[in-house]
Amino acid sequence: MTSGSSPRHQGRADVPEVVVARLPQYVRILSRLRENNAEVVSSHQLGERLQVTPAQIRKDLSYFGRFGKQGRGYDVVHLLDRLKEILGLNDQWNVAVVGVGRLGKAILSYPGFTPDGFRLVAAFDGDPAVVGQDVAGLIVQPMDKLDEIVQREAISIAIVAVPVDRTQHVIDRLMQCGVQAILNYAPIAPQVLPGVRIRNIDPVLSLQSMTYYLGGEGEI
Amino acid sequence: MTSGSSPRHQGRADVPEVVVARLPQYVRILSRLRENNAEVVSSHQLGERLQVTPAQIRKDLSYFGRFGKQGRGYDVVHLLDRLKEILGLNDQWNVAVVGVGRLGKAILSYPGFTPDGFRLVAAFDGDPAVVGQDVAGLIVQPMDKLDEIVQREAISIAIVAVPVDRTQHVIDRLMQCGVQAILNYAPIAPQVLPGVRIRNIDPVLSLQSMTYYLGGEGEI
DNA sequence: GGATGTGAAGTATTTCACAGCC
DNA sequence: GGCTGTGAAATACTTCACATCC
Repeated sequence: MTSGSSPRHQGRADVPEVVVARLPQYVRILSRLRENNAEVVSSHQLGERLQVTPAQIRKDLSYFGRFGKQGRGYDVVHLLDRLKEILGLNDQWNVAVVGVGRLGKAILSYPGFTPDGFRLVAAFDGDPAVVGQDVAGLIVQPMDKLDEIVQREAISIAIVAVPVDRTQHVIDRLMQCGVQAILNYAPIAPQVLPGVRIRNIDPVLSLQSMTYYLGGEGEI
Repeated sequence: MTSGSSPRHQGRADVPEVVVARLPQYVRILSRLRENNAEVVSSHQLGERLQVTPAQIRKDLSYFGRFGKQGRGYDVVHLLDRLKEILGLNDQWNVAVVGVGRLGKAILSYPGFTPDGFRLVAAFDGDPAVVGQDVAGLIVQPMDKLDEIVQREAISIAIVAVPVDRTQHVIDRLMQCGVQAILNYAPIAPQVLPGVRIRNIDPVLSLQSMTYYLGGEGEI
């Protein structure tokens, strides 16, 4: 029932989700190391940069293979390449933005929001006043073109930035069209079908959980 | 060594961080239930809305007290009130935004980014061209006024939206000024002093960890 | 000497299951 | 009958520690 095996990593023993969630951080650090022409890195050095223990890094990597050399460490270029392949970051992923209000516009316009391998190929909005606008080089499409364009452009990922009371409905429609992964900016935990991935970006929850640890009055 | 006891919840047995991180979600759902005039809610109903098990909700709440009535459930207003108090959301928290580029401007302007209890009281930027601008009713201040204004305005929380290579330095300065909690938007895991809380908002990591679970080619 | 890879040990977190109460 | 509160059991995750190899 777990949908954890794709062509890229078929038959691999189940990898904990927390481990997968850390891999992109490793990719990011390794990319920077490569830019600085570092050839080799140890789990200890990686751990310092990421605030995790060396043992955790070695254990995480061991779910996917043996990438290091004893006494030496990991070859930066090689490990980076393998991790990108494991995560599917060598493929091209077409992404749609749904909801082109203030936030959607910011996402579409933000240069380099989308890293290597992700390409914003379509934008949708339900408001006729917004449809037809050119935002960051894309013409905003009406919602009833969703199915057609998702098919045609082979869109598998959607970034959803619509008002909270529209969010579940929009996500339901996206899933019907075959979208497999959703990055949601609305302050809600939408329900998704089995096999569909969702991540919620919710800065307010982060703020509200930090105050627990702060001293009594904000005003002292 | 753990700095987990503040005046609000002194002497409480250690509460797991994951539990604290879930409380704001409970607050949010309860707020909506109150708006809809619901009087009582069961752990089962809460769990459905939040995609967690009823047992987890009961267990989470049990760290803080006994708020429910057997056979009935939780009084919406009462539980909401208690959770807000536990989280410190009845206090007033003054917040500074550091970095008023594209992203910082969006945060400052976004209506209702800051929920009840949070107030944006100052904005800072290192770029002289930005200093002095009026953004959403705040005059952008230069970085060398940081210490003075953080003291004067009793700022305990900072939202950091500066370029990645400036982030650690800015956060170091904020901590020197006594800032206790940081919401960081740069793609990095900054180091913080013990007792300082940090949350990172990093949509790219979320995107990159979802592709692991998607089928092979993005283009099929 | 120095660093990996990994079973085993140790923690943390979630879920179960049921007594107790309304 | 229905639902909470909670020890106990189960599961998930992290860290240890050391054999192994360069």
